[in-house]
Amino acid sequence: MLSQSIEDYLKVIYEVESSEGKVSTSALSEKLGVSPASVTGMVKKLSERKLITHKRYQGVKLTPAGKKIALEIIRHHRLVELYLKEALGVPWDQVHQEAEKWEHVLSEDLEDRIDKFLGYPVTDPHGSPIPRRDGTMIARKCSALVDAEPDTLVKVVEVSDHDPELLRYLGGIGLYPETEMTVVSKQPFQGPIIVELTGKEYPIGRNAAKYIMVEKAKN
Amino acid sequence: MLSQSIEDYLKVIYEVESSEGKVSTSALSEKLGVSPASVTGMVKKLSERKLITHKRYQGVKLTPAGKKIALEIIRHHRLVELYLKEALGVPWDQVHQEAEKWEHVLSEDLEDRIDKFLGYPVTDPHGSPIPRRDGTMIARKCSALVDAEPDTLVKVVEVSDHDPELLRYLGGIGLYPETEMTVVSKQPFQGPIIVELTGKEYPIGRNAAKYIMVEKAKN
DNA sequence: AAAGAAATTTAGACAAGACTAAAATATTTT
DNA sequence: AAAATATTTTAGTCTTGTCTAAATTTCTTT
Repeated sequence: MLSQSIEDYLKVIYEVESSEGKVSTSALSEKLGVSPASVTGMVKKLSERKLITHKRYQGVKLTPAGKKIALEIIRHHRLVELYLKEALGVPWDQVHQEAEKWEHVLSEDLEDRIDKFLGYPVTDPHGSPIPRRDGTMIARKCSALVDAEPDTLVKVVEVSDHDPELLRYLGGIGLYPETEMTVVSKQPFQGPIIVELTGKEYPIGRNAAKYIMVEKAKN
Repeated sequence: MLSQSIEDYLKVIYEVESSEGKVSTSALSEKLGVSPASVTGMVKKLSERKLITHKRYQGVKLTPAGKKIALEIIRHHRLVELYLKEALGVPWDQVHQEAEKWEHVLSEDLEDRIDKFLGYPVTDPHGSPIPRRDGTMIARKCSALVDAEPDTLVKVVEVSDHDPELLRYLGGIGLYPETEMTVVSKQPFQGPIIVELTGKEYPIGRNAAKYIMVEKAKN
């Protein structure tokens, strides 16, 4: 049995590896809310256990064993998020917070029951893919809204689940995964991106637009 | 925020206090699966925090504050047990084990959602009363099957949830809370108690019969 | 290429919660 | 009531995971 701490480290290492490529001590420190020295200590332990590899002063990388565990945790997390929304009506900006705790206490049996209840879903409420039981996960080609060309029709693929306030705003304007919308314009001087959906136009700040992943809509 | 350890201690203290009156160090040691010395240490800490009172070499007792917390945890536990059975079809001999983990990670919001989903239930799958939000719990007058008079009609009130094997056996013969049955006979020499339900007779070991609580059926 | 800044690691400490072995106190038996 | 036994507590240690402060190493700038 792995400690909750170890599970959290592996999960965050996986996430940083995916989104930033390099996994630095300071990145982990920041994401985990822990001092850099603490990260160094834990990195040493995870290396000894062959869950990651590490070169001093360079980054960290998951071994296949470490990656498998990370994906199990992420699977738990995303299944729970969707379950809470579907079965108990928890709003999408709150499911992440709850899942952070539940992901560590979910038995295999319950995981299967939830998976079945949900009809073997493929994505969570934010559009993130749910890793499969065998430790694989589908890859998606999509890009950040902030990089989208004006005057194109795009479909929302995924929205970051880390900022509840952003999620409430997006929910308020009806912007969810699978939603199609038009990128109207990009205001200059780091101004917002204007999108149109359900006939209305809404501004999305540049910063927020980094966390909204879209793909070209096929029409 | 209280540690999981503290929550476990308070819960077990409550349970021992209810079932045995006196709460000794050794009883806690046994139920918690921890050495007596560890119990002494934690007892000291809980006393300092005014969650229990303690006299050296005598027992331990919950303060009102400690009792409130214990009942919150037990409420979580029992709500989760029932929820897992009703919503996800977890068999009644497995819900206890799962609930042991979930009880510590249930937010107030989720507690309310589950409570509502279940229609504000009063008992868990084993017939144990679910404490109310305000920290009160109904008391029941019932006695152990082992003490029941032969030739009487009784109704099952509650079954201990600690032994999955017993629960599987009882489930197999259809003996659940609310089931009515006739106490046919008590075999001598610590032999089993014979009960009749759905037209058939079944033996219940004396030891098991201590953990089945019944009341006189009104007919 | 050297200086300064930033990132990383080392060293040492601490808190929580467990353990073992030994000492102290209670309880039971004779 | 003394001896034997059982229970409880003390004393000291260990592990996990964190911290701060200081020392290294790497990166950036000039």
